[in-house]
Amino acid sequence: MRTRFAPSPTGFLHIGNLRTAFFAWLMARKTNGSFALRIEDTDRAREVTGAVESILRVLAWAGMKPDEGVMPDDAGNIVEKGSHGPYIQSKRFDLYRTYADQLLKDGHAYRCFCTPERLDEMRKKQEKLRQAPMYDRTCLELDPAEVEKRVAAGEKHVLRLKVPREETIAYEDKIYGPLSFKGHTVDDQVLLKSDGFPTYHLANVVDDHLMEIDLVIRGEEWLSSTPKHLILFKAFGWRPPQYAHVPLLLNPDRSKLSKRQGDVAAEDFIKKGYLPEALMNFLALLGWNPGTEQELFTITELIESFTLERIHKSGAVFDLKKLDWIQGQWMRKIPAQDFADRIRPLVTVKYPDAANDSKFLQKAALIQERITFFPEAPDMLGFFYTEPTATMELIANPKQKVTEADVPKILGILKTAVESIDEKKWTKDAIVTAIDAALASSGLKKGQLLWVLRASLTCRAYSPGAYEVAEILGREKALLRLKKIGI
RNA sequence: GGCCUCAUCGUCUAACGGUUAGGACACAGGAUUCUCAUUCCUGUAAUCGGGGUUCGAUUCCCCGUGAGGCUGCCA
Repeated sequence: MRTRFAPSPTGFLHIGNLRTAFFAWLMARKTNGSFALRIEDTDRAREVTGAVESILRVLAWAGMKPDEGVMPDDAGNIVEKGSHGPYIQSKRFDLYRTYADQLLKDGHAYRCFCTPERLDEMRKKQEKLRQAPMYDRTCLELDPAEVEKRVAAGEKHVLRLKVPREETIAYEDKIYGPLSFKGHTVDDQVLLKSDGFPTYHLANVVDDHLMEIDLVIRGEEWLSSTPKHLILFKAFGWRPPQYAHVPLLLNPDRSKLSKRQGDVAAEDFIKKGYLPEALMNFLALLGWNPGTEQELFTITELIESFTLERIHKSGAVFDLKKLDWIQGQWMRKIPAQDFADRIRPLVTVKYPDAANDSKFLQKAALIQERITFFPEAPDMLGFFYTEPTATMELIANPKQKVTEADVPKILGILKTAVESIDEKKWTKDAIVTAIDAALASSGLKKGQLLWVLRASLTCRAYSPGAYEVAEILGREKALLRLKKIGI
């Protein structure tokens, strides 16, 4: 199947659009088809510089390489590839004009000279009369000769679609099923603006046809304009593609997911440290399910399992809690060495010693099952690279049944135990054995001993386990930290 | 207002018209454990309302109600 993603470069890539793009990409991969990236830049006023680069960056991050269309080349420059180009609408303006002329000639469109002011007034009146605001077709009644005269005089005008009002436009949406719209409820959409630029509706239809797109996957917000597109396809005598409208992503209050109520830019999620595996996994599960109880999917599994039939119709609230859970799951799946390589640069920024740390892999392993986001790593490993100072407040912990009075005694026992281990035999097993031995003769609880050990070594309320930290820290350093408490 | 769409635990969702309405996240409790986290176990929690159709409706139909989208010379 030939699918496409057709964003307009008017700002950041919305997370909902990323999901829509993903669905389109999945369908292309699943069917050994083609996924095209087309840039819909017909609105000059809203164009934002750098938006295309940003969209491309996000898609690349997510692992979605366009098969054709706009994409970065090996050097990172933005290029167009494919036999159906150009893929940037602003480069196709002549094309739209040609097709618009054809509609005009065939009587499927007409010129409209109404000013924005008049239209505004018209709408206000209609609203007052509780009518649907729609173009009243004033200019459709114009005498052809007069139209020619005004055009020749260079009067500003637009081209409108002449909607067949007596028809019913019906089609079968791949997700919503059979849908129909009465022609008289469809507005005479502007096709060509007065500056000669096409609107979305014209450009979209022309391009989907010329690019031979056979499956259009887009957001539910387009459902209402689908009849306009279908009318256009019919007017041109073209076979329309299949449409699959994807339910919207929602705010917790069930309105359309928007800024204000949290992050919606895909780049925000990248910045936060989400893994592409996690974000895409989560996005796929919003509005779609495999029909099994599987929740964790690799991209490959998704390509295999994904079907439009199992996308359901209602909007889905974007639940950050579940995203974070999936994120954690994927963090834990990363091979240990990869995980270490990944966080090392981050840790190094804060603690330069990490750069040449031969024990970095071991340290990284300790935090991998505790971490949710990579940027947390430096803080979680900080106690390895600084000489922190423990406070009595931390060490004397009622919950661990360690009172302030106990501390000197426990510290003494710990020091003795550590000192009893030979420098050359400093392993976790040796430490466990030594602590166990000390424990037996002390009459203390294991928790009392280990809490003090761990707190003294890390100076943190929570951290990886005492034995593991002690082992990696080494005998000398462990002893130093125990002595440093000096209480 | 008009057009279109949607409706199962708080959230994401499952259930050929027949299930004690299932799973996951979150929450609560417990187990493991030196803390935190992980892992494991248990629990609380849902078919929007009213009518039909049917021996039997979460499921099909109708009417409400609620929610959303669209209603631009934006996309």
